[in-house]
Amino acid sequence: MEPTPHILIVDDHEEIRSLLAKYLRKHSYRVTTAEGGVAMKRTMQDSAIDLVVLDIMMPGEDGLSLCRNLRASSDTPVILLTAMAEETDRVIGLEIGADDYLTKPFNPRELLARIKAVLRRSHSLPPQREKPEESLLTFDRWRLNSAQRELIDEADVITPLSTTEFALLMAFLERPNRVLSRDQLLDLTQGREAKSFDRSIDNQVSRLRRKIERDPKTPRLIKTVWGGGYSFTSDVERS
Amino acid sequence: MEPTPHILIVDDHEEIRSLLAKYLRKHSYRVTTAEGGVAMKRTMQDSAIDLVVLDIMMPGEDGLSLCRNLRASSDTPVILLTAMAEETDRVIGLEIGADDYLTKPFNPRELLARIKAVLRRSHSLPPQREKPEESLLTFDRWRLNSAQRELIDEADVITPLSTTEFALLMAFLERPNRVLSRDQLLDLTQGREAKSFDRSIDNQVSRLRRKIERDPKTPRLIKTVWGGGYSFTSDVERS
DNA sequence: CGCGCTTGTGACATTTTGTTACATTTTTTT
DNA sequence: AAAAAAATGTAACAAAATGTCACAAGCGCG
Repeated sequence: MEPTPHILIVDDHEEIRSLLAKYLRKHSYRVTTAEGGVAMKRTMQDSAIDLVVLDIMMPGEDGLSLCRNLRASSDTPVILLTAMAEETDRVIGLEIGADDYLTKPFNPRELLARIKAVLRRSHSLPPQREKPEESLLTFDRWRLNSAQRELIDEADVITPLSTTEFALLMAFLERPNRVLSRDQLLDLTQGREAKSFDRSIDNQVSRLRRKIERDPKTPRLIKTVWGGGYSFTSDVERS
Repeated sequence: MEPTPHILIVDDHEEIRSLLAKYLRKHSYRVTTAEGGVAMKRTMQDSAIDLVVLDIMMPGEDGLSLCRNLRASSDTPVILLTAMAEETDRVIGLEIGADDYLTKPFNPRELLARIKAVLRRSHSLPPQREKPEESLLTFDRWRLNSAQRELIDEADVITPLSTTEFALLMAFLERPNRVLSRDQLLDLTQGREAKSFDRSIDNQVSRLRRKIERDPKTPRLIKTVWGGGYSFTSDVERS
């Protein structure tokens, strides 16, 4: 097996650093963290870093310049983190040479997926940038626009979804017809682990069912698997 | 609560099989062994295997093909064992779809670590685009859609099945006209082993008969094999 | 600061499942 | 063939898991 990729996290928030580090280590990456640009440069000198996760909103630092410098001096892949969902920021980020881009707040799971994608890409061929995948998912009588985060029915009526409801629905739609445990769902929607007697997923499922099921009492889209979790039991089409 | 993972060891050397089996059992895995490809396939058919440890150097067998076939027909994780440290072998193994790779001689502790890692990895799931094989099974006057987990009669009326009832029915439908022991059924439906005086399968069969048999008192679909188990005695069509 | 929205937690009802007990059936023993 | 033993069928109960309501803590926003 290849040596485990070594990832450098640069963020001024201690919690974010340790949270991400813990999460990525759990998925068997090597992780080093840095609080700012100086520590980042030092670490890059001292270790063989395979990928940098860089927050561009740090007090007293210019994250974009950091990224540009980094790009000028090495070809280490970079994933940017930013607080804003501004399209302009995204474009600037990618133009500067970042390999991907993530808006806070994000699910650690999401970051993991991007890291995997970027590493895979950087291992193989030409550097091409990936747009955040936007897709339209249809199932039962619904359409879900994953970019807009809107759930729309046949009559074009929008049903509002909360953040977690959306994440949960996406988790299901991307993995239809298979049993997902509560742990997995928690991981996919929140990137966290279950406490003992954690009933939050049950509640979210209940809330989601109330919105998407024709008859929430006898669910046909989200089936309960006793002792196992839940399964989304309907065809999902992408377009 | 997760049932204990069930591991299948395929190796032509009796000593290696029993050594590994003993070691893994000591670490509270359930273990079954097979001497070659034929026994392997039979076991995969008869039990719910969570991971296969496969020696690719077996006389009269082509371990790599075995692995490939296995990969084509299921998504059970595979760890390959080989005598040679050839880089090419390793690459071939991983390309064929093995999840990890170990060179003989190795320390059982090493294997244990790989098993844990692979199981953990397969536990956290990537999004899946292609849908798992979704089959419609018909028998007697019933249709069972394995993806939707719904049992439907001629008049399109849905008969609700509990999770275990569904699992039990699937176990039967996938192995019709064969005697299945209580142990096998327990493994296939719950992934666990029987306690002493375990009557849960009898009860589930009783409950299932009540739902699918025309006359539960004289069952025609699920026959009792005295001293042996149960057998599903009806044609099953896939479509 | 309060207001509305979201989300996790505790509580309680309900459902599902395993276990026990006992009746019944099948096999073995005498 | 009768009796005993073993295995199975199933009702009744208990334990475990799930559904969901109500409530409170947290958060963004004016």
